[in-house]
Amino acid sequence: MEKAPFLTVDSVIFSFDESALKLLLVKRAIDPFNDQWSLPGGMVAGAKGNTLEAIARDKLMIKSGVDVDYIEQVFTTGNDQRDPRGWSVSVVYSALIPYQAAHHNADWVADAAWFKVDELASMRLAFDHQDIIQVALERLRQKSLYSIVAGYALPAPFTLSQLQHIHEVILGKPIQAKSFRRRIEQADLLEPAGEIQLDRGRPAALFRMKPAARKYTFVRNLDG
Amino acid sequence: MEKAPFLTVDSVIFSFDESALKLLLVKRAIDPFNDQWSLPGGMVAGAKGNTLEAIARDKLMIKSGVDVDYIEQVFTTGNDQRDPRGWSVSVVYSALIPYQAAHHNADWVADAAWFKVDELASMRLAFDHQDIIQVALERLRQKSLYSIVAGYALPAPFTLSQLQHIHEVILGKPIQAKSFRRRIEQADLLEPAGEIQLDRGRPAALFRMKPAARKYTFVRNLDG
DNA sequence: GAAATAGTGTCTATAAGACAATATGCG
DNA sequence: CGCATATTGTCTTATAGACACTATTTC
Repeated sequence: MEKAPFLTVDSVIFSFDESALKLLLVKRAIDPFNDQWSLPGGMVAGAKGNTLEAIARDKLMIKSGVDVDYIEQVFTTGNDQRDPRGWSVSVVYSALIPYQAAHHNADWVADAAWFKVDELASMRLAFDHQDIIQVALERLRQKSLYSIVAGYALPAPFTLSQLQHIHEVILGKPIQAKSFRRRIEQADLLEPAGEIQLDRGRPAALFRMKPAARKYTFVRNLDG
Repeated sequence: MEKAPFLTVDSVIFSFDESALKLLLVKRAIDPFNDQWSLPGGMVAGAKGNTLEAIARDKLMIKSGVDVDYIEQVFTTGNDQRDPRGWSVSVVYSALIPYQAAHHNADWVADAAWFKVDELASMRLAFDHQDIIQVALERLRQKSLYSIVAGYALPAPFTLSQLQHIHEVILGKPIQAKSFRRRIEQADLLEPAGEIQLDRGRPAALFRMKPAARKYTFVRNLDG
């Protein structure tokens, strides 16, 4: 490679709605891949922020109207194939946000939309964004086996059933309620936040994430 | 930030020698940080290779005379503080190599040297390389709780005692031999490679890593 | 009371920790 | 034999899975 490669920051933003894991995409308005769906992000050159993460957050705010609480670096992809213009590098972040906090803003921004992760697999996306998403998804699945960060995709406060449900959707398989609750209680990861009466059934206790939950990892995985 | 930031690839190369975890540094010959020890790596612009990892490998070969078997991306750091010249981004890789395979070449390259990880903590290194090393170290420690990739830092074939020993050094605490052997056998991660009689004691069975060991993770951690 | 959802009791299964015991070589 | 190192037997402990059971609400 001769001169400096393009450097971008792209984000895979997950949320949870209607029992489905969804992901925010924006429609490109310039070449290459004009008019195709892509991950929100963009060039680092000219961006606002003192760190890569700050730039990622700023781009999300500007281009998707989304203010993110949980964000995490996933990996960096870079080669001479992923952009038709030549060498290109993308630092990929993954974020989790409550759907309610975001879908209005997403509508508000032109050409941003949420897609179910399942539907998405068959779409043709810009650049190697399809591959990037698969990596981010796999990372999220792994994490859901030994942490409860998925809870950051729920509007707080939430019930344990809701928290379990998002884990089941991410993992694509049922979880034993007893195991799930037991380990969360032992690790003391949630803060009580009252109680709620849903349409039917017994009222459920409400919780919010304790700060410790952001980093906590169980020593033993759920069945993968 | 205005124009494109500097983009570099830097590698934290671990090895194991004299019961110590060591790490390869090179002495810089240009400003900034001229004459200070730094991680092997360098600018992506002008480098040889079709992917970031290929570039990392190539730089290791050229600048440190080291051909790496196990290499893994750790993270990417980027901000406007880490380089006095301005915005700068570094994609960090971590590699594990047998000391014997490397130290001759390292000697052979001017101003490359191995440092014990402990000694290193008090050294002043170029850029934010000290911080980068701490992140890579922490990642290696975590991995050593649920995988045996540390074995890639040993010359094959090796004994189980040697493999256990490097884990103990990395983790900074003893491991139960029984637990260690049990889980490795169950996961079928090693291939028998004969037997060896050391100076004293019972002869030990020799093994090499099976390809599966590269990616395998145990469902349960050793005590952290 | 029946249905629906939340939450618990408790037994089993799995894998790690502790540590004593055995195995195999050398001088 | 006695020392050194390797390897195993086996009991205990910790935590997840299974699944039945209880609890609380609405109709």
